[in-house]
Amino acid sequence: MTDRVSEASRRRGYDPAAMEGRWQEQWAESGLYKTDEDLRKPKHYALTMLPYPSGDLHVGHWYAMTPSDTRARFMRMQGYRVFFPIGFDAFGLPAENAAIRNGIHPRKWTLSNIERMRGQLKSMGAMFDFDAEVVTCEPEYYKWNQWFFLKFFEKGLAYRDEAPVDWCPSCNTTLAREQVVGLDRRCERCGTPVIKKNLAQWLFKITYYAEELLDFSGIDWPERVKTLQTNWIGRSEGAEAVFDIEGYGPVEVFTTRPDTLFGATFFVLAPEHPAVERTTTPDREAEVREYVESAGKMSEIDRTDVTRRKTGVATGAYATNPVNGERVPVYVADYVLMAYGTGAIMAVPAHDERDFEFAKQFGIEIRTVIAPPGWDGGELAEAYPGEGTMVNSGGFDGLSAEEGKERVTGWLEERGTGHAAVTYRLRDWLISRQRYWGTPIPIVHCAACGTVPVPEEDLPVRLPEDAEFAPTGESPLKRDEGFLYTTCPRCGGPAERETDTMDTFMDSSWYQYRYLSPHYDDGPFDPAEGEKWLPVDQYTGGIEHAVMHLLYTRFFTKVMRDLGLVDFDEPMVRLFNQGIILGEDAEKMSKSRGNVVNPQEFVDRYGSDALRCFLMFIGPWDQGGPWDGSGIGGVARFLRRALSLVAGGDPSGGQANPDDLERRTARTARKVTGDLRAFRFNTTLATLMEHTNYLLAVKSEVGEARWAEAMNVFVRLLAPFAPHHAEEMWTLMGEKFSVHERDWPEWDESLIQEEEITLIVQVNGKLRDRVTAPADISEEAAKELALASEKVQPHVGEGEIKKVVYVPGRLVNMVVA
RNA sequence: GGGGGCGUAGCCCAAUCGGCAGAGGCAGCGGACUUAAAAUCCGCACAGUGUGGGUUCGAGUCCCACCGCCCCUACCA
Repeated sequence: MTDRVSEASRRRGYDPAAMEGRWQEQWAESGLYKTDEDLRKPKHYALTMLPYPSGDLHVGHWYAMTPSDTRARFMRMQGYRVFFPIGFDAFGLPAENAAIRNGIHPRKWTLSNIERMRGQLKSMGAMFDFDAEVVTCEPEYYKWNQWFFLKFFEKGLAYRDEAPVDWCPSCNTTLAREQVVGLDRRCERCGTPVIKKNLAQWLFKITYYAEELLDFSGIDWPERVKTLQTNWIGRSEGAEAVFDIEGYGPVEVFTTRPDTLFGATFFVLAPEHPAVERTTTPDREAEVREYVESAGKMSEIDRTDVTRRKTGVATGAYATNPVNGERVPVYVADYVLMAYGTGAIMAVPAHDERDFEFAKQFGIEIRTVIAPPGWDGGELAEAYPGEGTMVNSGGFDGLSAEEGKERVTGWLEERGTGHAAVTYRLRDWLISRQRYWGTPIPIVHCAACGTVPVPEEDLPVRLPEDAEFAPTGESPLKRDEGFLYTTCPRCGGPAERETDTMDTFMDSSWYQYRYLSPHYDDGPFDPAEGEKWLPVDQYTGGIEHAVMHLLYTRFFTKVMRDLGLVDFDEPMVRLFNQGIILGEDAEKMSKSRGNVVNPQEFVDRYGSDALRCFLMFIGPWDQGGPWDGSGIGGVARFLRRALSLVAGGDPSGGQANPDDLERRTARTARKVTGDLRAFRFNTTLATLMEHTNYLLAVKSEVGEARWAEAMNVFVRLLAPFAPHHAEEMWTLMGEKFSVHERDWPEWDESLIQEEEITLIVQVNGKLRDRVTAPADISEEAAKELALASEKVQPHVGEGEIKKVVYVPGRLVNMVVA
């Protein structure tokens, strides 16, 4: 069906795909999209998120990139020098999986994908400057990942620690965080639930910047992202208190409620807590060991299932409460997480739901220490986590909970058994991957010297090209002797290289800087270029990166600032999150679901301008939504009609007033400009369509000079959306190449005003008549005019007019008793 | 359990400060062109805004309570 559409169009000489191909060639030849270096103009660094070279551009890429391109083009025409680069996030698991499955080397697979995608990107007709292209799997790029690693290491921001990682027991390998999918945390590749595994891992100390990362004052980002990051960082204020475990020593706990310390009737350690083993009494040993082991084996899903009954066992040990010297039993229970706070808690069942549940199950005393309003002194039916008055708390009785927090904390500090503390939910960023296709971590392990960083001048540590791939789950680097065995840079003795590679989020944390000078040798980027372009002015991308990439890149920029590389605090001044385009079935597009929409079909049939405009037209950009290709024909028709304004074609014969030409042109320019500033592409397109319909209707009735002027404005307004069609029209109009180098249209505000307006006449808020009046009508005259309306009379009748509401230029409302 | 978003015509979506519910498009219907169809062009119709209250001269818009759908998060002490 749709084929017939384009076939018929071609027969009539409209072949958008061919026309667009011609312009793309000419743009490339003329270097139209080489970055403007005219420093007299204000800068605008526009950036769209770094794509992964999965093989083919899908419609989601178009949805993310073409509005971004439209906006960049708009800025360019508004007189900015615009930098709009593109590149490829070329390391990562899919390439390695392809290698294991098909025996293709990840590098070969990746580079051929890039080759294909580069061609497809060009068919988009975007103004990307391909001279700035960055490919993160090239040594000239990842060398600087390693350089950053060394700088982080020097500053103590990179360290090695044993940490639990997500491990897929079926693929026998660790997974990147983004490859653990769904609430039930399954491996994306095979669907097996992941487990935790302890491995020595490299981490970046992002928590060092936790406090600063909570400060968004320098940036104009969506509230949503700021909230997500704030929650992710999860700052909690409270106190740390020291409990003494008999036969072991002091163990710190974190609490947000030091005011409830007197209500602590038991003490809980996480199963992984080092104190568990050493405090368990001999008679409890067997049971505790069994519990700890089963907790360790349990999948994350089961372990964190909130609906599950609380479990745990007594260790036989006792801990001493620092405020009252009371001995309370120590339990080990998996509802306490090693990863948060200190991995141990004081349990206050009366005022914490979880502790309450546990105490009920184990028959532990529930002691009220904060009296709820109107409390009768009896036992609480459920935990009371709210505010109230302190009771059963020794000398603190009678204080409000709020005051109690401070006083108890002070009391602890005086005695050296505690202090005020802030805890963050944010964990340090685990960057180790037991994978081949990533940046080698530039570290050497020497039996004599220990962990030794590779000297800067020896960078890059290259990935060996001849690695062998087998589905053993072991990185090929571990079996690559040429890579593995080396000499210690410190003592010259025999040593082994670190075989872990870096998380690919490392690559995307600073790529915006590399774009400035992708081949620069003396640093991650050329500072002279940085002066010209940094920081990024407008970033666009999906919200799914809110707490990963967008947090990491903020962290990186702060470290770069502290290294003296940049002099600002935030990488991207403004951020816009587009929505996600779903499959026709309203599900996320994925190969396995078979609902992936291939843009190429639509480009071939309707042209890239049509697809660009269609994606911008279907709704607000931040909303996303399911793909419904049935509407693209309408957008294609619009472009064809627009072109026919200059290329001849069917006379319209529609009815419209040719006298309005200048006013409507000015009004269209104003609306398009305003909506484009605000990223409202859908309404902008609607405005351009409306204007096209009008122009077609009056074309034959307008004189040549007026027509030429109106078209000149219209084509420039169209240019950011449909760059090829606009260029074609511009040329057909006899204007000089290229429309994309022209200025954005201005408009005369005074032209927009109508001389006559339609006044709405209401009686008791109900529409009763419309009257035409001069635009500058006075309030008195408007009211008189409304009263005089015959249609109004029956509704007013004998009733008394109590009040007349007048909204200038809009309506008169008569209130009748 | 917590946080966020969205409900307007058959469908996708518009609607400035609260002021005519409709800009645009899809699908539909009628007409023109055609031997016919497609394409193209012209025109037409279609909802009272998820539900129930409230504020107001006036509510799609503001407030309260529900219903439905979607996304994120998850024992964070």
